[in-house]
Amino acid sequence: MTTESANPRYRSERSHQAILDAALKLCLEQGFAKTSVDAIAKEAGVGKQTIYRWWPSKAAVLVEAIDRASAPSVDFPETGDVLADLRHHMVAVARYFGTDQSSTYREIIGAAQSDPNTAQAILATLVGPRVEGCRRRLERARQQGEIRPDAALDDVVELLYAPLYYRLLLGTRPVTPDQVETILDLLFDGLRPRNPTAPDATTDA
Amino acid sequence: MTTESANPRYRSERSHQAILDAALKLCLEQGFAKTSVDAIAKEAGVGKQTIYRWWPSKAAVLVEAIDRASAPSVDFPETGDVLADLRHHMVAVARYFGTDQSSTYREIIGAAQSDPNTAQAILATLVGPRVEGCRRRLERARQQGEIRPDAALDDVVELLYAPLYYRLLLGTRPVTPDQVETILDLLFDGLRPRNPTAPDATTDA
Amino acid sequence: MTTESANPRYRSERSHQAILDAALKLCLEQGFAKTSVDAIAKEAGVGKQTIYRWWPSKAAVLVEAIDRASAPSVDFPETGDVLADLRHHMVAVARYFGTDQSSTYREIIGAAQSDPNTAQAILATLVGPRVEGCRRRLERARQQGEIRPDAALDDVVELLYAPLYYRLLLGTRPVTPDQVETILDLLFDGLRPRNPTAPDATTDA
Amino acid sequence: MTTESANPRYRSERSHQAILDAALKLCLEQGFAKTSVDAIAKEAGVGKQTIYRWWPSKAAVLVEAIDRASAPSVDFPETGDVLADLRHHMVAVARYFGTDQSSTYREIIGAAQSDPNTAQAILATLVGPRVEGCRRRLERARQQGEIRPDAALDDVVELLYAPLYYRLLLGTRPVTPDQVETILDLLFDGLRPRNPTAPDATTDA
DNA sequence: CTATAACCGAGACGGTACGTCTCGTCTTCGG
DNA sequence: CCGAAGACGAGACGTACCGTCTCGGTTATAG
Repeated sequence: MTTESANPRYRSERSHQAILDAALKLCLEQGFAKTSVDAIAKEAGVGKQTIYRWWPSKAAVLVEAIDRASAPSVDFPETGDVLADLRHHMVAVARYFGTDQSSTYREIIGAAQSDPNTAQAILATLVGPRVEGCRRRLERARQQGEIRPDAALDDVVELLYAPLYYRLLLGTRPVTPDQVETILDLLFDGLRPRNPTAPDATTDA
Repeated sequence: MTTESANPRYRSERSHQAILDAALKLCLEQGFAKTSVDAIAKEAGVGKQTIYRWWPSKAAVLVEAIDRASAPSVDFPETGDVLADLRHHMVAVARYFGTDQSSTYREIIGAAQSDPNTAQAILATLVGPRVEGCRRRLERARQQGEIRPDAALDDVVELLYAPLYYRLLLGTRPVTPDQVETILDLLFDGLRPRNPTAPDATTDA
Repeated sequence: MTTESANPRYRSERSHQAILDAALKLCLEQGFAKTSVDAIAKEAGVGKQTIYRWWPSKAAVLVEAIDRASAPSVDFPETGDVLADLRHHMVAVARYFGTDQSSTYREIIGAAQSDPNTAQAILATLVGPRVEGCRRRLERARQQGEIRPDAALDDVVELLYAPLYYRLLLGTRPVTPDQVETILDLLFDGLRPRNPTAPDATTDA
Repeated sequence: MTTESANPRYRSERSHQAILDAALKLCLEQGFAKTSVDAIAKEAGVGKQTIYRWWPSKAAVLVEAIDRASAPSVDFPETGDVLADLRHHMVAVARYFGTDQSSTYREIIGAAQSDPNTAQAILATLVGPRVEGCRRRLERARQQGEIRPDAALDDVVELLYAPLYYRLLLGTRPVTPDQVETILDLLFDGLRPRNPTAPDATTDA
């Protein structure tokens, strides 16, 4: 795993799993902030040092735990219809963001604001692979003329997922699958008034 | 102020200001996480209890301090050209997000992930008024046919600002004024291939 | 009163009494140590400043309150029989030391160990007058040949009352009227074996 | 030690000693009341928690520290002359009570007035053993006919030491070796007028 | 088949910050 | 213009965690 810092020559797999499980469980029950390393160690039936041996911080433990729990969602579908594929993946993300478990993810991102190492771990382990999957799918879409050829793909990825993170992290509204429709609609069709009516319309059509 | 929790039957204005100043200063110097309430009190020449009397937490102090420091930026310009007005305001935000000072804002949003009260304060005091200003500007733009009449304005606001927050909070790339151009371009013109000069359009359709 | 520090020109007698009453009541209920000046002020329906205006400390308030409550016990009886008079007075003291109320007295003496002003107030207000009364009674007893003419009276007073304070302050055993008998017996008759039996007796007699 | 509250599975002996030393030193310099637990920890180069782990209060630390410093004085001499032995031990106590260091002892006894646990610790650790030594010496004296056979020894011990504590705690006069002479003289010979040269005795009887 | 090196649990350690409490002074305002 | 109410600067309190260190005891490869 990316967040490990030592060579796991003698590492006890039993302890390893127990720690990840305990960490997730406690965070779900009482939140990340109120979950101390001592508590995780106690819950996992493990010495505190065993945690510090393999992870640099509480947050790193949870990055790995979340990664393990959500690993399958990395894959990006490919049906030939980019809109459908994006919708499929984004709805999955939106559903997760609407879950109780997402608050652990939320809190880790929060912690990362004051801890560059955690920020780095989140980016590399959780965000990176998914962004990359999306980017690759968009690349193929661009090759097939489904989207503007001049679009900078990294920016497009941002525009797609940023609104989900915005709601998650600012707590303005709950994240729902509906939001995905709105995003895709606005982003694909643009914000300008549509053809029918005005003179522009004729040029456009 | 929105973040105060008690009825200020009489409070020392001198202490009030000193606390806000000290909090901002220390956060700039050493970060929000490493700034203790004791340190703020010491720096402000104030008893710790005086801070706890008027604010529920360190974060609440900084919400008010940031609000006071950035109050002028609430206003939304109105030139008649919605794209120009949005660009103007968003560039200002992007510039701020690129500043050293933004890391205090970043960290407070981080802290809010584990503290609903802080989240609420940020929303009500810092985000709310600005979002509302933007929404009103968009409303006028819609009335004047500058944007799609069916656009849900809250969603549009999200799409505009979310990418800035995304970079700020996930730390993928620095926030720059350039990003604003990209956002406005993609969002206004849409992601679909453009039709203008015939041939592609036909191929596409 | 000896413990007052200001000229009571405008002093409100109602507040004065209310403070003493409140102080005694709270100390009885929860002990001197847990009784704060704020609490006394609240209980007495008085501003905190009013307490500090007339007394230098919480302890000073209670010295006066206890003095007021126990003032009558200053007088020393005079029946002509010094042993009876001492017994009478000492039994009264012993009874008081066995009371719930004595723990307030106990705690004030405790506080005085770290506060010379309080020590001084206790001595001058509470202990002094009673010791003086006892000393005068002993003086008359000495004149009438009831006690050794060479006895240093201050030392005798000490020997009489010290054992009561010893039990009160060290908490070895409860103070009871019985103790008074023991003290008087041992002190008046001395510790040496009594005449009847041995050869010593003849020398002695 | 009697004042410890936890099972020392393993405790740092270095820290243990450093804490006792620091506590004694600071109390000597600035008094028990003005000596905070933080200050002791700082002075000892120790975490505050380490103090709270092994002692229930600041006072308990000092009970142990004083005990350690004065442990040798527990033994009671035995020369065959009870008066000489008592004088020897009591003079030692009186000298200690006249020392600067005694004010720490004074203040702890003061603190014990509001804290039963401390009172208990003082009794068990400091007072108890010495009282018991004295009692045993008196017991032997009684067997050898040096003192009245009907004397209740606990009461005699009280009468001997109480006057020293009386002066120490009420601060009436300083405790000096002279006081010991007075106590022994009055207590052994009694307060009644002496009969030696006949006439008075008859008058008296 | 040791032995030796790294693991493991438990938890004490030096620290830092927390949020609360009380102190004794200072400020405001109503009667 | 006094007094109730309570805000103020100050600082100790006892608790919670942090991340490191110190224990014995238990694997589990390497000789």
